[in-house]
Amino acid sequence: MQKERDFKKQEQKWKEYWEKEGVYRFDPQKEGEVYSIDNPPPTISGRMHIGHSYSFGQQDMIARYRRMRGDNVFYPFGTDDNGLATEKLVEKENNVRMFDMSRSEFISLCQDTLKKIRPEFIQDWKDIAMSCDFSLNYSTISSHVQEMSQNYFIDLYENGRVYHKDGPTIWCPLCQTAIAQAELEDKEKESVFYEIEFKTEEGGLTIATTRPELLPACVSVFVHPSDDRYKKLIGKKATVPIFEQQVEIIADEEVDMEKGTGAVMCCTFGDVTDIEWFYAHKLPLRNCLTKDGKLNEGAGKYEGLSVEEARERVVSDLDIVSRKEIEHTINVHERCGTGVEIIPTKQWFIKYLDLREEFLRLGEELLWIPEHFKTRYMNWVKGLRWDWCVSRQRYFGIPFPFWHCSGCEKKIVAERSQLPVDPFSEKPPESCCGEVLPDENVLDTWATSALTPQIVQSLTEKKVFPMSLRPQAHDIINFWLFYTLARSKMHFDKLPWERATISGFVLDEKGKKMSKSKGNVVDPQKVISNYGADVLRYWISGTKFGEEARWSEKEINSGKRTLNKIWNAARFSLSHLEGYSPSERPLEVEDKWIVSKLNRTLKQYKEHFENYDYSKARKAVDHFFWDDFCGNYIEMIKSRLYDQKRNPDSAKQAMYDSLLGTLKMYAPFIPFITEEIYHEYFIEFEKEKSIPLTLLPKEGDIFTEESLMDEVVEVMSLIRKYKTEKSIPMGQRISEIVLSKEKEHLKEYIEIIKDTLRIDNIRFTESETEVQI
RNA sequence: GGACGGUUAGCUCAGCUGGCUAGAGCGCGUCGCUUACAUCGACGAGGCCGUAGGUUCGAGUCCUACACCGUCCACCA
Repeated sequence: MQKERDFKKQEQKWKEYWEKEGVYRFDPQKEGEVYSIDNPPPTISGRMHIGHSYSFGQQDMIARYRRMRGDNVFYPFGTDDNGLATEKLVEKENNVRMFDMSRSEFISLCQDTLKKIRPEFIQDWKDIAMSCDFSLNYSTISSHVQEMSQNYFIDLYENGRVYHKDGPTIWCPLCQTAIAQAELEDKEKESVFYEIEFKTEEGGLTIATTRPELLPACVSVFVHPSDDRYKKLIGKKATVPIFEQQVEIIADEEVDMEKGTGAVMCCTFGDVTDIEWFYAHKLPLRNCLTKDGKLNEGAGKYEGLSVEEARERVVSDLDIVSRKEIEHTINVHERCGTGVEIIPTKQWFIKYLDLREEFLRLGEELLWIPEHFKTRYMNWVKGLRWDWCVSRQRYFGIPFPFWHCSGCEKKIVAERSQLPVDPFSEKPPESCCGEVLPDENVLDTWATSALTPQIVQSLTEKKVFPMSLRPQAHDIINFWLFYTLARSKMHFDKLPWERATISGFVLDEKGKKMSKSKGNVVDPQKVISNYGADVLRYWISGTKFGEEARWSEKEINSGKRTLNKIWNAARFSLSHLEGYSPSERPLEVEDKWIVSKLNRTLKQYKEHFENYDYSKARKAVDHFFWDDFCGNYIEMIKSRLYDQKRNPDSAKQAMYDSLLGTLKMYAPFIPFITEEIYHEYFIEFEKEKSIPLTLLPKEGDIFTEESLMDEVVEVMSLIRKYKTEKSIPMGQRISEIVLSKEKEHLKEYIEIIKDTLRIDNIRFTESETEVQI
């Protein structure tokens, strides 16, 4: 038996063992209720960060618990490896730019790069002891998934849920692609608020704007209908300075009279309000921007300038009425931080705004943990204003299975048997009046990752859909959770899962968000190599779903201490259990007491886990193990074990049950050390090749004399206190203790107290003093 | 502007449907190397439970305002 614990060696050993033995392999034949987990496929865009280890660790504890309660756990593992995030990584890794390469070149570079980094990427998840079946593996760019994604998209197309339309699109000029509403982020930016005068028949009209370079795209001026300053101008024309176009002055309630001058120009398109006005007032379209964020021919002499340059030039060419420095928030693309523009382009949309009520109903039906995240989902759905723009003007993604006829603009859909199809390299199934050209777009990655329940269902014969659980972090409720639910509604008219658990974020020691630029990032890889994955997981198990966790080196330490305690308690127990075979036997009172405590703990533990409160479950075990078992019980039985008196086998049996129960209850949290100890002794009697494959013990009855023994424990604590107060070392023998007569009902347990605390004699007295020598 | 969460010992948090003389761990102080463990053990100090009202025999616990912190959504001309 080893004395010292080398966690690095041990963790390595068990990772290999689990893999070799297929411990976490899904067995469709296994009995037990199927518990299927829609495990988030992490985006290959770097290595696993601490937030990943946190949320994946949390869900893994649930998975491990479900397995040990007897469920047949279906727990696949996928990677999301297409789309912008992966493209950015490939650009960085290879020091290239996508737009400098041909489409096919870039795609094969992506494939090659992924091949190289994917195994190492997945290894991070194995290192935190995710108990997934890694052979149930999928990649969202694999041809199998491409085929599925295209198939489901064609389904939507055939059901009239897909349209291809020209219209204002949220556009990232850096990534040069359309993006969805959900991909926007706010950013504070310094800016200048300019007041510019337009000419009208009635004289000057001053408008206020932060974007004077958009003057060439100005199509109207808006004022509030009840604004006395401008009432007389409503319906009249105004002339845009420099560009000289005549635009109508229109009234609209949306205008804020307090802001700027109370008159605002509408450009197609400056912002979301402009789009609303564009549709509501049937305004003309006058685009002045190109796809890479420069001014186009519509901007006359400013053509070719970037937005910033043009702004400067326009401002110097104008008579500015006034300027004011302001801070305001702009919408940026969350992937790159670039300010977005709205430009008219042709895009693919999935029509779903009409299903909002249904999405709300399903959101209500889903079980949320914690519950309050439902509200966030509901608010998001209520606030939806755009259909889902699913086309991206990028290379590395799943192509749209379509061609377009240059003559009549007819869309030609790929045959199902052709899928997966890349319209660039394959022929369309039919010809048309004009040249038939491939659709150049790729699908939004969320359109594919929204199909993970279907993807993982395709990996097994066993019915796993609708799934039991969707675990994920709160930042993608509006993306992944919502989109998956939306697709499930559209394709199957039902919820994709029964329940969703939502994880919070990990903050730094000061409670701030971690970010590379702030340099306050904690690497899970480092934590694992310093302390081991068990310690990391122990820390993770200290907070609940939905809660933010503040990183703390001190808290990490308490995990270290707990593991050490477990290790040492096992050293003691196993040294006495050597040669002992468990069996049913009548127990002594203190042995019944600890088993009773164990049963109580098991009951609480299961209740907490059934409520998805793993952290309370863990605390229940902590209390049992540290206080009841180590603090009291082991001390109580030492003399019996060392001196072979008063039925030591009874003590061994209780110790067997307590330690094994403890290990099993700890196993979902700290799989390595529990496995190590299990293999040292218990495996011989438990038979299962790995502790995660064993079942949690059934909790037995609460011992009727438990509370009397609790009193005995209290008396011992009083005697310890007395010794402390008198500065008597704990190990020193005491010849006599005198207890108050009130404790006389405990006298049949007096031997336990005497043996545990090394007291020669205990007698009772009428006096009020509870303890005296 | 709307919504959601949080505010309890120096720190991190427990306190369910109201009964608490308010708990735990860490940290702190004193003592102790007692044959599993000093990564330990024993004992102790430390809180008017964000503020102000209200309901109640009784309120961290329920209600109403407000404040501060965090997050999401909207606005952002």
